[in-house]
This record gives sequence, C-alpha cells and structure tokens, in this order.
Amino acid sequence: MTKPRPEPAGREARLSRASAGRFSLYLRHLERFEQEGLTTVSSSQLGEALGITHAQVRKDLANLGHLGQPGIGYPTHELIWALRRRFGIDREWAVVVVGVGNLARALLRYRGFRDQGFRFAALFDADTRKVGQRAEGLEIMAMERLGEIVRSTGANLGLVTVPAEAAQTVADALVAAGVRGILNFAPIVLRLPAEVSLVNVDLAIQLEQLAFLVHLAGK
Amino acid sequence: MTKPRPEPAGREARLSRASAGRFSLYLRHLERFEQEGLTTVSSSQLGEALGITHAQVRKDLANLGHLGQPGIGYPTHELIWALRRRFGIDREWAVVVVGVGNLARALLRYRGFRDQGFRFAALFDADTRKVGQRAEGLEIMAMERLGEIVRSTGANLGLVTVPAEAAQTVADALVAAGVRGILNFAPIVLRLPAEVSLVNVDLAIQLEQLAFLVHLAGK
DNA sequence: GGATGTGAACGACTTCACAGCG
DNA sequence: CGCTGTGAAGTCGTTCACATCC
Repeated sequence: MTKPRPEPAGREARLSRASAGRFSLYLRHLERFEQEGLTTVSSSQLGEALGITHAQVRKDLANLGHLGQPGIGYPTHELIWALRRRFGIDREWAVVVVGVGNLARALLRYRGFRDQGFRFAALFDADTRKVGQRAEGLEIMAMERLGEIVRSTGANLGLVTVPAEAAQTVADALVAAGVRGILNFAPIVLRLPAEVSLVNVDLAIQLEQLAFLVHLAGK
Repeated sequence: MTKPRPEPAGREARLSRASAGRFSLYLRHLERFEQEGLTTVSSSQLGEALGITHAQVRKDLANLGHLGQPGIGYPTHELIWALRRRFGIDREWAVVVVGVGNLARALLRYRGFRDQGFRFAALFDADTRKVGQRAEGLEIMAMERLGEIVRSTGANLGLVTVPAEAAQTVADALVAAGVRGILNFAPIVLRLPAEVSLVNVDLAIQLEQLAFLVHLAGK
C-alpha cells in the first residue's frame, strides 16, 4: 500500500519537495554562469533564468546555509558545490537500464549524465535477439543476470524502459537486487517498498497535459 | 519575459492546475476499469489506483458536475466521457515532430496516442541525410517546409526533440507557423508568447531528481 | 544603492469530518 | 450501511515587504 507521501526525510534543515525539484535547474544554470565567467550571481539573475521570482530563489538557497552576501550575491563556485553536496552528486551513481528500446538509447546518448556523476553500469533486455548486442558501447545482458550484475557492479539506480505489462516484474527484480531508486517510464503506478525511491515519467501524459492546456487557453 | 504563471483560465468552474494534472491518470484507470467490466467505480477505488485519498478524488471529480451517486459511486462510462469533454480529447489533435532522433522514434511508437485523439501529421529534421527517409510510416521533411506544412495540415501541437542549441529557433518557427502548444524535451527554458502553451519534459533532470531522493532517503 | 534573509500574508492544494442521499 | 459532496481545518508553497548588511 502506497501512502500519498511516503518520502522519508533527511536530517538537515527541512527541505521542501518543491524546492528540491528545482535544485538540478539551479545547478545547470550556475554551471553555465560559471563558464561565462561570473564569479558571483544574484537571486534575480537566477530567478530570471529559471522563470521564478527572486524571493523564491533566496528561500530555496537559504536551505544551504548563509552563502549569499548582501549587496553582492552568491559566489558561483561555492554555491555549485554546496548544491552538489546537498544533492548527492558529489558521489557517483551507477545506473542499470532495463529495456533497450529507442527511449533507452535516447537516454544513453544524453550528454551530461557522466558529468553529473551518473555512470551506466549495464543494460538488460528480455528480447533474446538483443542480448549480446551493444548499445552505446555497452553489451545488452539477459534478464536472468540482472540480480547478479546489479550486485557485482553495486548499481544503485534502475531505469525502467519496458512496456507497461513488464514494468512491475522488472521493478520487483530491481528491488530484490538491492537497487535504491527507480526511474520509471512505463505508464503504470509501480508498487515499491517505502525505502526505494521512485520517479515516474509518463510521456503520454505530458502530451495529454499539453492538449489540455491548449484546450483551456483556447476559449 | 515569462511570468511564473501565465496560464489563461477557462470559463467553466475554476479547475486547479493540480487536479488538471491528474485528469489523464483518471482517464487511463477508468478505461481499464471499464474494460474489466466495472460499470460503476467508487472514489476509493480510483484513489487506490492513483495513490491518492478518496477525498481528493471526490474533490477532483466534483469539477465535472454531480456525476456520483451516493451509496453507489460513479458511472464509469459517463465519467470517462465527462473527462474527455473537459479535457479536449473529444476532438483530434494534429502533432508535428521536430528532430527525429531516438527520443522522437520512441514517442512515435507509443501506442495509445491515436486512441487519445493524437495524430502525427509530419516529421522534420535539420539533418539533410534524414530528409526523405521514413520513420514509423511518415516521411521526414526538411526544416524549410515547416511553416508551409504546419499550415496545410492544420497541426496545432509541436513536439520539440532537438538538441538544446536548436530548440529556441525551432520553437519560434513553430509559433510563427501557428502552433498552439509545444511539448519541449530540450533542457532549456523556452521563451514563448503567452498564448502558446508549453509543457517541458527534462529527462536528465528526472534522473538527478531520483538520485536526490535516494540521497535524502539514505540517512 | 544593491542584494540577502526572513517573518508575515497570501494562496493553493489536501485532508478531515460529517450531513445527506440511495 | 456505503458512498458522495462539501464546508472547515490544516498543510505546504509562494510572494511581499522590510530590516539588515556590504
């Protein structure tokens, strides 16, 4: 049974889910600012970049401690590292991908994952014709080896890009293998133990969402 | 300049954005329930399926008028159609796709789009080697023809799956061609006129998000 | 002056709890 | 009795406004 908000909380000062959801955006823009040579950035600059208010930015960043200097702004480099620490991407994440279709291939190609501390450790597919082939430099493994390989590589995240019918089974296997988080692209509600984190991305729903917004706007 | 909440509102009884965001989930589960032969469904059943409380379900569905019957529940079929009407998928949406990579191919393959009233009208790519090839039964067109074809097909939604550098240019072209909504997969903040709706899907961020949740959970 | 940090006001969403109907 | 619809309360997130500091 999945409670609406399982979400176990960390120790540090309470951090809202909404604010957490913007952290990777801050990071991305800060990295750009740093590359452009800005040693310091203001809440207004960040707000402009993310499309939110400066007050919001300050509230979010207050979670990281008092990094800002009145009259000046935030030191870009320090802020980036404070975010990374808080974020957990100062360590490395090993990711396994289950279901090697077009979507998985698109994700494997995404540049920037490696920079952000993500490493693809292994690929799996139930289709025996795909097993043994390579995708983006990694060999595709048979599903039977999932448990073994997740354990031996110490993978902690699983990416599920299989059809809806197979998703729960795959998720169960990943959990059994000891994965700590699952990124699910299948259009179903996965049932997971509370200690395993879950992020859902439902592409079909996004398009429906858009149609809905247009529908509402067009009156 | 993009205000945090441009969102022009519809006429009917005010509908919260959060509740709107669940509509496609309701629809999906209701269709499943109907297939399973349930002519009637309760707020608890729906809540269980979506992972939210029954009170929440009733609040959401109250927007559609008084469809529920105390002691009984909601008539499945009527509810589905009430949702569809409210949703705008009782009409057809023509979608053009710009940037035919793996991600676009994955989306083109998504079953269910057609059932939900979406039709892929045309594909475009800047890569001249791809132009003329076919993907999922549609010919890939040169970017130059975008305006012309959007207009002739009456396409109202655009799906942007190009690299970040090209995304704003593509979006501008789509807007100029008269598209009413854009589903953007590029990891940048698009600047659009307020009358064009926008939904962003940033896949890289979802993985970071997951890492973050795991990080927080693991204390 | 320009920018941060933050209490207080505000607004949005969710849950509670219960009246009322079938 | 079961289940809906809905005010009221509660929770969460955002914006305002201003004291404070460089």
